[in-house]
Amino acid sequence: LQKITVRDVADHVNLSISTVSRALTGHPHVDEQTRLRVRAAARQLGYQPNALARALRSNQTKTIGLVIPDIMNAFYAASATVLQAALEQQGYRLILCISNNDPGSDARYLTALMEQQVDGIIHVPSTSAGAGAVRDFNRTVPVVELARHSQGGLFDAVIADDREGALQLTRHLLELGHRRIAFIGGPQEVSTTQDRIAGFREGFQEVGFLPDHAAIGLGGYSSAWGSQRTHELLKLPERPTALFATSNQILLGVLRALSQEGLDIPGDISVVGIDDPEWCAAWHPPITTYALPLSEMGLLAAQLLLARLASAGAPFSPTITRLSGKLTIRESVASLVQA
Amino acid sequence: LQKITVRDVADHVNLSISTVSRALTGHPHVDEQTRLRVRAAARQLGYQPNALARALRSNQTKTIGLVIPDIMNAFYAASATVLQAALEQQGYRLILCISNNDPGSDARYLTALMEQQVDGIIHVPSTSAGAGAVRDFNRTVPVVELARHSQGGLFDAVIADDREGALQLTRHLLELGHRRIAFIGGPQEVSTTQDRIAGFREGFQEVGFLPDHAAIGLGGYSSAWGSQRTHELLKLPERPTALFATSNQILLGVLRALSQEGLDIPGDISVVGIDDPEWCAAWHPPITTYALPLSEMGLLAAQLLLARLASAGAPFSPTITRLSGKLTIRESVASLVQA
DNA sequence: ATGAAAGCGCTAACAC
DNA sequence: GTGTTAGCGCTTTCAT
Repeated sequence: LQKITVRDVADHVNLSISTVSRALTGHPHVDEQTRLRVRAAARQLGYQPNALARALRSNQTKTIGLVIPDIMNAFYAASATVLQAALEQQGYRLILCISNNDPGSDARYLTALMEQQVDGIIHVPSTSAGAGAVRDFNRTVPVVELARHSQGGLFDAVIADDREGALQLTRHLLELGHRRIAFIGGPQEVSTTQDRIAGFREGFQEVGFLPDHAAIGLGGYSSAWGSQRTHELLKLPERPTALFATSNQILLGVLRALSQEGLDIPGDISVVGIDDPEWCAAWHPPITTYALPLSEMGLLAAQLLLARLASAGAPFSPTITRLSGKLTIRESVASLVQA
Repeated sequence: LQKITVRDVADHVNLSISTVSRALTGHPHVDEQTRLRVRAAARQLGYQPNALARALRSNQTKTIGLVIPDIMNAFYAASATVLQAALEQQGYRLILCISNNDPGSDARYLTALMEQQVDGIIHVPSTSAGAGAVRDFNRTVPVVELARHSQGGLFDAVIADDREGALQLTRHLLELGHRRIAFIGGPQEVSTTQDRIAGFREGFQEVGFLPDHAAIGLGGYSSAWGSQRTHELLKLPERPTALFATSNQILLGVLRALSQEGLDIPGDISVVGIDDPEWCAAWHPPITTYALPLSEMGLLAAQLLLARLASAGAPFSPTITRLSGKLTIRESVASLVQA
């Protein structure tokens, strides 16, 4: 079981390897007759081009690296799917790396991708401090940040309008008479967390109240954190009337805790969440959320990267694009205003 | 911004490129002093090895291809995470391909991975007919099938004991007095569907009943199918007392439909599911499921692949390993037996 | 312990 | 339209 190379194909049709190469890669100046013969021989011999050799020579791998924090999170899984579809269509492969929200792991993956000679990178940074590792690459290979952006404005970024999302959700809650709203946030270092807090605060400012400071809790992105925080909040003397979960994982933890405590939604307590995975609509009762525009984000990120790829080493100034999502009102919030 | 190569490092320390290569790759016969000098120079110059060139020469890419049908499905997402962790630990990268349950796409990815010279492949086949494409490769690069297995017994496979899972769930339902149980299955061509039907039938045979044939419905793997089928079933003159969802996506569709119809679980109707994503325990009420051992499966698949990798081209006979899951009884099934 | 030289499989100049 | 030649950046004999 020997590896078949261009050499073998060339020998088989009595042509030079360069002609074979041209015929196979669809070069213009090749006799149609010849091309057919070469193709037939290649198929017959079971020739499979070696992508490594090709890439080494032609200086492009047709491969994009994607670094995301967590693939179990429906948000990133959906993004990966969209990205893969969009890039594949242009003949690009995707190497997926899962950083687990660990900056070290993040940086290691970025480096590995560079060594792998990827043509471009889509990156969800683990911390807004920015990946020192990529800093240098950006002029070598294009990088676009997705969902979160790092400080310094060095990279193109496609993100959701998290401030706006949090604001709309907060307004909705306030309009229905809620005042004691507990904000259950993600890790502080991440740009989305900061933006969401800003939106939350802004909502309160609009009506002239300030959120009870103790009600803002920042932690991780896990459902465990959502669950733990919910249990804490329920023990408070003045229990919040509404819980604001800032990621789908956190929301899951909140719901689990509420289920454990036997509390009714929205009878006993109201719940809203940022991001709208499929189960939110299926829940009993359906959960009110701010749906993030993940398809659009993925698509746009892919297009942006492709554009940078096309315009080679042309200088550019990084743009950051904010896409708005959609407030999706369902049945998880009670009205506290007297009729 | 010029690419730094071994050549540059060599020039910088006045050594030959072969010595630099040896020093960097940790070859034994290199002077410690020299090694240090080389490493320092490499770091200083910002040298990054070209993985392509290395792989081309050394004939191994340290890369594993993973082909899965759907990453939005919590089951595969979890598998991918486990696999990535296990393989990374051994210095392997993962290229992720999403086949969308399309055999054509499946085959194309497999081919692409081969051209990419991956060292091994982990494959969730889209159809039990088996991927013709890989058939030939298997002697070239090791392939292990995950979750589903294809016919012909050509490949190593690590799968869940789906028959057993369906059997336990069916027994549980039967013991609680259910007789009209609707089985909402996935696509017929897939090995897991076949195994799950077998388990379902076996359960009924044990008690001497046969399932109402009309109650077995086979469709896709989407939540849309689960939802649609549920609506159909509810219109039946003799409505089933329990719904058996055979994947987490289907379960989601079932739950959404039930929520829309305003039916209470388990008061009006009982529900069980195969596979136990995080939201099942958080649901209100918590859903009874058969939890698939996905961590173990992923881990075992990785180990098996690594073992095949280690024993080079040694002949072997493919083994298929079945791992059992765990019946997880919660609160979504009503007892129909008179006290 | 180090160096010189030969490729891995392919594409891209450059000839003709 | 086709062949010849020269590498891409690296590892790896084979010398010394």
